[in-house]
Amino acid sequence: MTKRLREIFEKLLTAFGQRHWWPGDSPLEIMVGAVLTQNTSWRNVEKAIDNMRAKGLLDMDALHLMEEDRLADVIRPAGFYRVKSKRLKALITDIHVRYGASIDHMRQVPTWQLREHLLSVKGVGPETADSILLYALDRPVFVVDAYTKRFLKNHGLYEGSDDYHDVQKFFMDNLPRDTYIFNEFHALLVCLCQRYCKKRPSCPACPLMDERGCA
DNA sequence: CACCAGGCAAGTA
DNA sequence: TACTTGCATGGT
Repeated sequence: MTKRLREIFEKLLTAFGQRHWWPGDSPLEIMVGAVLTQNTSWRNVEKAIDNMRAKGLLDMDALHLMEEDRLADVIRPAGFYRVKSKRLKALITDIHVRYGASIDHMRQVPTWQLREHLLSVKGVGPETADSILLYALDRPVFVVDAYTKRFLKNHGLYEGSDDYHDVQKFFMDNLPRDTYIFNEFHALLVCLCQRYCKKRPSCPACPLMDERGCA
C-alpha cells in the first residue's frame, strides 16, 4: 500500500501541481482559519478573515484584547459565529498563557506536547489541532478531514475504521514522515474531492483513472 | 425548496 | 461506548 499511495501522490501532483497550502500570510492567520473553517466552506471563511484583517485583528495582542461579542460580529460570515468567537478567544488565551503569546515560543515545544496543548483548548479537536501543527507550525502530522475519508471510501483503499486516528495512522504509516509530503498530499486530496469525488469516484476525467480503473 | 460546507462539544440512552 | 443535537451563514 505504501507504493500505491506514493503513486497516487505523484499522479495528483502531476495533474494539479503544487497547491501552496494553507492559504494565509502568517501562522496566526492559519490558526484563525483552521477554527473558522470548522464545518464551513472556505469561501465564507475568507470573508470573515478579510473582515478581521481590515480591523487589524490578525494580530495576537489585538485578538487577545478584543471582546468576544464584538469579535463574533466581525466573523459573522463564517457562520457559527458565537461559538467560533469563543473558540478563537480560548485558543488565543491559551497561547498567551502557555507561550507568552509568542509563536516562536510555540516552535520550541515538541510536536506531541503541542498537540496535547491544542487539544486541551475547548473548540480545538483533532482536525483543527493537526491543521495548525502541519500548516502553521510545519510539523509532520497528517491532517484527516471529510475529504480524506471520502477519498479512501470511494477508492476502496482502506478497510479499517473511519476513526480519526486510525485513518491518520494509515497515512502516516504508509508515507514518509515528511512535512512537505503531508502538506501537499492533504491539499491535493481536497483539490481532487472538490472536483471529482463529490459522491462517487471515477469520473472519466479523474486523474486517478487509468486503464486498470480508478485508483 | 433542500442540502452542503476543510468540526466540535455536550447531552442522552 | 455510541449516537444525536446545537451551532448559523451563504452558495448551489
